[in-house]
Amino acid sequence: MASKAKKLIVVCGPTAAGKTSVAIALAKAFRTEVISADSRQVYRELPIGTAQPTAAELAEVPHHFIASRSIQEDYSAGMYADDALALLQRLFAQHDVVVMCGGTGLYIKAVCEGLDEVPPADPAVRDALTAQWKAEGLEALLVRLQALDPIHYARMDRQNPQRVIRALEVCLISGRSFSSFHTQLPQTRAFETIKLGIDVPKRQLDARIASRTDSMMAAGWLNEARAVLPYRHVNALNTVGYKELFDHLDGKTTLSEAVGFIKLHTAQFAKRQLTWFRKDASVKWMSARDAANYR
RNA sequence: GGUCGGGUGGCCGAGUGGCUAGGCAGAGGUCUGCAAAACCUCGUACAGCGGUUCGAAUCCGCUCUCGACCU
Repeated sequence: MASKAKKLIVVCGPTAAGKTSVAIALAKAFRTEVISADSRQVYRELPIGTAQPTAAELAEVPHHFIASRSIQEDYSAGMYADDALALLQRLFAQHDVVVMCGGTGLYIKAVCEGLDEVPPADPAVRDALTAQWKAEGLEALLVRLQALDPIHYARMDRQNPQRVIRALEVCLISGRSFSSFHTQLPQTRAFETIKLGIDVPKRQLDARIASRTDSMMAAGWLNEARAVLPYRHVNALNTVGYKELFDHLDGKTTLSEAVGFIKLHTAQFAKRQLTWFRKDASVKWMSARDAANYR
C-alpha cells in the first residue's frame, strides 16, 4: 500500500506511562493538534480523577475530546468513532499530521480499523434486557440469543453478561442476527496510522501510579468525587478511583484504605491495557526513557 | 516452670477421619457501540517428626513456635 500523505500518530500505552507529554511534544513538533482517545477524560466533571491534561498542558497545544461531555450523557466507542472521524477530516484539511493520544484500546481501534455498521445501543431495549437478566438470570437471555443468532452464540463468550446483552439487543432492534453485521472487511481510511506505544517496566509503572494517585488526592480528588456522588450510578462513574472514593464516603473504608485500593486497581487496569496493546502488532514500542526525550 | 488456646498455599479464611472450600493478591488471556467496563483460565496448602488407621489438615505423642493466663 502506498503511503498516504496524511498521517495519524497514535500515542498509546498504559495509564501513567507519560502519554500526554509525548503527545504534546509531537504535536508541537508537527505544529498540529491532539485528539484524545480516552473514554473517561471526555467527561468534564472528572478532571482530576481521570488525570486529564492540566490547563497549562492544554494551553500548549489544542486538544479535542477532553472534558467535552458530561457524565450525564451516554457515550460509547461508536459515538467516539463518529466524532473522531469527522474531526479528523477537518483537521487533515489543515495539517498533514494529527496526534491521537489515549489508553482506550477499543476507541483507538474504532478510529483506526473501524467498527461494522451495527445499530447503536437502544437504552429502552438494553434496560429491558438488563432487567430480564437480573430477574431470570443469564440463561434466559442465552436461550433467546441461541434462537436469534446461533452463529454468534456458538463462538461468543457466553458468560459475559455485557456481551450477551449487546448481541441480543442488536438482534431485537434490527430484526437481524448480530453476526450478520460482521463483514470482516477492513475499512479504508484516508490517512495512514502510526502507533507508538510507551512501554514502562511494571515496577516503575506501579511506582508512577502510586505517586500520581497521591498527587491527584492532594489536588482535591475527594472533593471532585463528592461533587459527583449524586450521579454515582451513571456509567461514566463506573471508573477506577471513583468507586473506591464513594466507598470511603459511604464510610465503608478509611481514606487511606481507599487510596490503597485505587493504586492497586489502577495497576490492574494498566495491566489490562497492556494486554490489549501488546496483541496489536502494529504498535511500535518505545521505552519510557525514549519517551522522556520528547519532553 | 505450669495451664489453656492457636499454628492451613503470598495474605485472609472454611474445614473434627476419605469426596482436592472460598475470597484477595499474583500470572496469563478475551474483546465490533457500557471498554478506567465486562468476562475467562491458572494454585492439591495444611509447623516438624513419629504413631494409630485401609485412609489424617482432621485422632494420639513428642518437638518447635505464637498468644493469653498462672506461679
